[in-house]
Amino acid sequence: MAKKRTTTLKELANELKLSISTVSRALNDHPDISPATKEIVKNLAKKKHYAPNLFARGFRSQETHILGVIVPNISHLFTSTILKGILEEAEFRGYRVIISESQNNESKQIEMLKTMTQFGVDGILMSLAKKTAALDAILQILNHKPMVLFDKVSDKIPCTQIVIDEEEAAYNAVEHLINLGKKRIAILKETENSFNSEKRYAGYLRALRNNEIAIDEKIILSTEDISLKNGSRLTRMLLSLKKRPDAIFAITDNAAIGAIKALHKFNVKIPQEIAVVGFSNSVNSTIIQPALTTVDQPGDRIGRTAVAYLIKEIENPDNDEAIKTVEIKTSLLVRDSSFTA
Amino acid sequence: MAKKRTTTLKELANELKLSISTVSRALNDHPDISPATKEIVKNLAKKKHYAPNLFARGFRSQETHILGVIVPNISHLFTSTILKGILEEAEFRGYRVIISESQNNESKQIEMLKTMTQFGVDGILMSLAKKTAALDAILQILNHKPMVLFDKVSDKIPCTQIVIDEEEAAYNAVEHLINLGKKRIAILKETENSFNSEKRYAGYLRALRNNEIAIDEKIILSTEDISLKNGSRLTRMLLSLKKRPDAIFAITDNAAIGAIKALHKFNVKIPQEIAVVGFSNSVNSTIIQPALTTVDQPGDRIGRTAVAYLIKEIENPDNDEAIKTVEIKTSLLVRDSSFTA
DNA sequence: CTGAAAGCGCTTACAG
DNA sequence: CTGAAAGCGCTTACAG
Repeated sequence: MAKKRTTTLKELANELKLSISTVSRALNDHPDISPATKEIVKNLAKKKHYAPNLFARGFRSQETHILGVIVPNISHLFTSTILKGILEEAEFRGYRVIISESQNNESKQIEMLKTMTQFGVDGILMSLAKKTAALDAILQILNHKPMVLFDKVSDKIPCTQIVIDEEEAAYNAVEHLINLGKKRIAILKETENSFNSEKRYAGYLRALRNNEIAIDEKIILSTEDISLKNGSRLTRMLLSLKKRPDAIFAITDNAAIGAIKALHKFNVKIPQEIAVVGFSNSVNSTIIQPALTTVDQPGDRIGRTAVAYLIKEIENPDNDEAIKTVEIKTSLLVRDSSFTA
Repeated sequence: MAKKRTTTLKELANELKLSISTVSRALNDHPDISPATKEIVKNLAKKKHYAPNLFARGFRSQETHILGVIVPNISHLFTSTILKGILEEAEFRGYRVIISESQNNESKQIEMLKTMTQFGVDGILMSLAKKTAALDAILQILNHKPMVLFDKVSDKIPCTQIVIDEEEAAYNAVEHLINLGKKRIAILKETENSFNSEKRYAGYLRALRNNEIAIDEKIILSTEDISLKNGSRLTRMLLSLKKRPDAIFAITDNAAIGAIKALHKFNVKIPQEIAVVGFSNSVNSTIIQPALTTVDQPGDRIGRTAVAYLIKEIENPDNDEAIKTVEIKTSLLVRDSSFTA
């Protein structure tokens, strides 16, 4: 179907025998324009379904009111919760959002960053792809556009970063296990130096030290991809140890669920013999039996906060001290996998 | 931090003492320009990190290469799979994507449709909000912009629609139960006339009729919101019947999982006493015990197909016969909730 | 081979 | 109170 063009200011002006300027001002309620003129103009505009071409307006003012968002994987539940927060807050403040997925691929990430800049987004929200190493391109773009990082961040990029307080969240999770009387707490974490995994590991170590529990390398297990499958695999390794752990802290819910599945297979009682704690509060954490104790990450709030800081920077471009790291507090949701009434 | 403006054609032209036209042509490899000139221009462009302002280019050519997407709820796993397909296919074809969430709110949906049109998107992909009734605004926009509906669609909107073959998928699911020897198959569906619920219900009825099984209103249950909780609630109602069903077909995985949870509570053996089948292939369907038999909806393919049809329409605006309904085939994933080896 | 000019739709400082 | 003109960054038909 051939599409009609949308109505423009020019068309309205021609039809009313007025100048484009006058029509523009009438629609924007400029005080110079007489009420009578405003009325005729507005009526015709409504009749012809006139809507200003925001593209043209933005083009002139050099502001598009579009924010660019880049995330590694759009279908992670935690990510979509953050996106939800971003979309809501952005809409509330009169901004639109372009979303891209880097698929954890560093060169795609750079390409997307460039395209977004070319599209004239007013600012960029980004969660970094794994193994992001070459920072030049990112730093280069940071010279031109405000940027806020969230969730997967890097302290080598000088911009505002919104994260959850990973270290403390992990600390609380592990201390919870200790308070239940657990003394041999295993951790399932990532091999690579991912920011999040390292922080959670640090919280684990601090909790053990603070409570004078010896650290045992044999029950500190790592994997490339901290998935359900690998959670199961590592748990089977733990079960084959001479001295089994009495609790497992997995740095993702998926891995924790994998752990539970493995424990079921070997008829290990949860939480009596081995308690399990995850991290994320994914939907799955309430589907699995027993329901999983986990860290609730307020994705929604991370998204909203990131947008708030980004817009602040966009609208006050000369505020140099704006750069900081914001840590969003989490809470531990205690469920049956770690606790019996 | 005050941000530097990005390099423009004008700056390059000034620095090289050439005209803007020549610089533009050189960068676009226009045959008229001498190789020597091209070389100097391209070198300076690279040095100054020149990237064309796509906004300005699009503004001139009246094509933005942006697609607008509106979905009811971004955090449904099925939705994010579709979005993934959309993002990938769009990127592959050189389009960017703006995503909005209508939150199942009809007036928000209209507003977003309008804003997207104002932003000059080249076309719109939409999954309708529940209870979408006022179609005027949508039809009005359809006059100006190519649109493709997916998943939640309406045959009252004359545009291409991409759906899964809901009726057949449900038919196959129910027939699978019948083939297992089940004779009293309950259905858990939605009260409102949602397109998807109705189609699945139709498939259910056809499967029973085709296999000469009497239809019993007592085991056809409906609810406003087909959630996990309501799945449990309706299942408890089924268990209180004098003649219990021997199978439950729930039109969503969530409801099916709710059903399984209720059956567990009442120590009903799955699938021997009551088999359960869901619809969606959500992650949860493999987490629940027993693993849920369900309909695999290829969200990725829906997304890709929708983009393909939309771009076809954008790029061939005068093709009137383009309007059609595309039904994507699904497959039934048989798991332990309906089958024992 | 290169340049001057028009134009995409809009806003706004400058005249009148 | 209203209008003519410039300009946002780019492309392209028209001259030369």
